[in-house]
Amino acid sequence: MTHDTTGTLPNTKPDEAEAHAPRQRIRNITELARMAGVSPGTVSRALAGKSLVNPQTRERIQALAREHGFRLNQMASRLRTQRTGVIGVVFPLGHESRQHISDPFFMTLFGYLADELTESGHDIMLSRVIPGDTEWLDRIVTSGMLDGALVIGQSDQSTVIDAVAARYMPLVIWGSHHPHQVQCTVGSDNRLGGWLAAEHLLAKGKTRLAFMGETRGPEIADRLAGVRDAIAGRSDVTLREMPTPLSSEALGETIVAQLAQLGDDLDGIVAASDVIAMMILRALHERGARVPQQIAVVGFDDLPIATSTVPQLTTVRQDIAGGAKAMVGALMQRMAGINAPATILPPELVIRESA
Amino acid sequence: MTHDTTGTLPNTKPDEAEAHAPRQRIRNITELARMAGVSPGTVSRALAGKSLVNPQTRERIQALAREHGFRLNQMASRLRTQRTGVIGVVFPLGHESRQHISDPFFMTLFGYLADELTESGHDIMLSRVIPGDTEWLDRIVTSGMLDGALVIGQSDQSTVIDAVAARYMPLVIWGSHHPHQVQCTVGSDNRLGGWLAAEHLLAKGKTRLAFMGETRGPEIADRLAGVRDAIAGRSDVTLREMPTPLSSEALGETIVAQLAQLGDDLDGIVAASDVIAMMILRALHERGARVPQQIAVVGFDDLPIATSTVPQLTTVRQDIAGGAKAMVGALMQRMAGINAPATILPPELVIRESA
DNA sequence: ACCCCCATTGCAAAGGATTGCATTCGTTTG
DNA sequence: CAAACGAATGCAATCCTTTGCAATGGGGGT
Repeated sequence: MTHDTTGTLPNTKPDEAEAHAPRQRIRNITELARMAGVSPGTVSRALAGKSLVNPQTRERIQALAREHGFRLNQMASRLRTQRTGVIGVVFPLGHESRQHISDPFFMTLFGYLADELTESGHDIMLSRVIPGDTEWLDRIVTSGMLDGALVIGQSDQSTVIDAVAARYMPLVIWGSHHPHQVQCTVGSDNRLGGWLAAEHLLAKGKTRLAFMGETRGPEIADRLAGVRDAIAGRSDVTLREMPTPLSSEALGETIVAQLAQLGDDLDGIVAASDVIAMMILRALHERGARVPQQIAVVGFDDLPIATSTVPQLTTVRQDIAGGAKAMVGALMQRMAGINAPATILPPELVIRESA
Repeated sequence: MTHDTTGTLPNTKPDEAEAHAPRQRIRNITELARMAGVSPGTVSRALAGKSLVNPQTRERIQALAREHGFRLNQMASRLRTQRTGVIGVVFPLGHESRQHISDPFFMTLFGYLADELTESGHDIMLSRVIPGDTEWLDRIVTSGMLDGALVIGQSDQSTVIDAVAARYMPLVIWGSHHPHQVQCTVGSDNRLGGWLAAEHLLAKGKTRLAFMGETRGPEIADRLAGVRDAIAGRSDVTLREMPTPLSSEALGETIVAQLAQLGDDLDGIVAASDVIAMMILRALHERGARVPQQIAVVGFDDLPIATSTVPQLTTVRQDIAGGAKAMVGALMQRMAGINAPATILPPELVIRESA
């Protein structure tokens, strides 16, 4: 520890020799080897902490490296070993190409994934997704930069993902699982989740329902399917499907407009996400509608904000932390060559105040 | 396009030659060179689109590469050229080591940064921050994996950051700028922001104020200082400082407890962030306090959720998109060896309903 | 006293792309 | 017709680390 920027050491004042040597930066293992009077190979082994080197030599080399602030060149090391310790994390932005990564649910999932990956000693790389490029995923997995990849959300790219998954093992997707699907997915049982939400509204005596959300991706489509399941055979129940844009800017206005148009012709809404639900609550508040008496609202996700809304949000909980753990677990297996199966997480209805 | 996973091509049925060649995957430039009947050097130049190669040869090689799905090995390429095209993005988690990356403000900023970096053709790497490691930043910038780094928030690590910034140019920090600081920062004028918030409350006739937030990091401390500036000389005004935890789990309870303890001894609150403000609104709603008549609340950040609260949040807006642009701009300059200066963004009071 | 073995270290070949310099060949100019 | 030039390509060194195999030397066993 003789960085000149850190605190001074009390034991020795820097004489010429000591002050001179550390100033010259060591560029590579060969230079360090020359200084230590050994071969580069030995240095490599010493820094890797291998048992083949004499403990004393190892200690001496490590001390020297520390002293000079030397770090291995990761590029070279990774080129040689053919493993990078880097996991790619990708947000496919199929429809809505130029939108930036902002979805709170995906961001939360991403946070947990980052935790898990860091915990297991991996670095994380967000790769460039070129809008309109059909080879986006192929480009990422064949870049040679990654040991594996996680895809956050299927968007409308499930076919593309399947094509890549067919020949690239270490790939795990957050999203819906369907038969004949090649990709290894981890995700909630969205259909069951939609069913839970609708069933709850029906149990509360609501009959004029709406589903708000963008259903082009399989996940949201499944939630809608679950809602339909619940009302199947109930001829007294109506369901309106109200598509919403994905970008958060346009979302608020659209919701206000939709609710204005439908007047008070609804008594229950299933929102495709908590963010949408929150905006619905806000719009209903402006219209003077009482929640849940007049209109009940059920969200989806159970993000932290769900407890901070007024009224607090009744919502379908997705186990995000568990999902992240499952994704990373499956990925590790697949990196080891084991064909890990899909995981389907059970959703859970969390009843608060809004329905 | 002769991947066997994609749709079949109508024009030719695969004969032996065609079906055989693409099956064997090309591993490196040398193999491709042999197939094309040229030297590896020429292939390299052709794939790089250099003008030194004959346009016909180039086209032929590129076609061959496309056909076989060949991609350059990034590792090797980067080792040779000594540039990676990768920018590190780091969240220092000084206090609160094991917390995961979840702060909505930082996440939003991160989203914008990801946009800007992607736009300029860079990849993004989240590096492992080992809790309790004083060399976290040093380790990251000397890994040889990065062309530059962005640090999101100073936490309590400003000294550490300065030490690294002293000898590593391509480094830009989101946070507060202070005199004698080596690091290049981009951030809001937090002190002015705090002043704006407090001034607004004073203008509304509020005199019993509180500031809620964790003030160990310089950013929040500056906001508090701004609040103090505003009430300086007003002997009729009281200010209580109420520290909060950073983790969102404990945050809600703490706020409820704090407000319970202080009873109704307050008429105005400056929150250190919108998230805190939102929880305050929720807690006040539970206590039956009318906002803003009885207690006014001002947030900080102006996140998208600020418009979705009930009542909508009056808050100090930070120009996150502009900040991201400034950070990336400064970083590009610094990567080119230009000593770009700090940027201080003006905050703006957005008056809505809560104060 | 001799041989063998083990612990340690050195040697040199990968790993794959890039690039300055040399070479080739066809064309133009004197 | 020879010399010179230019475009296009080949050659080989380089980026830095890792690792299988060979070599060294000292110690223990018979």
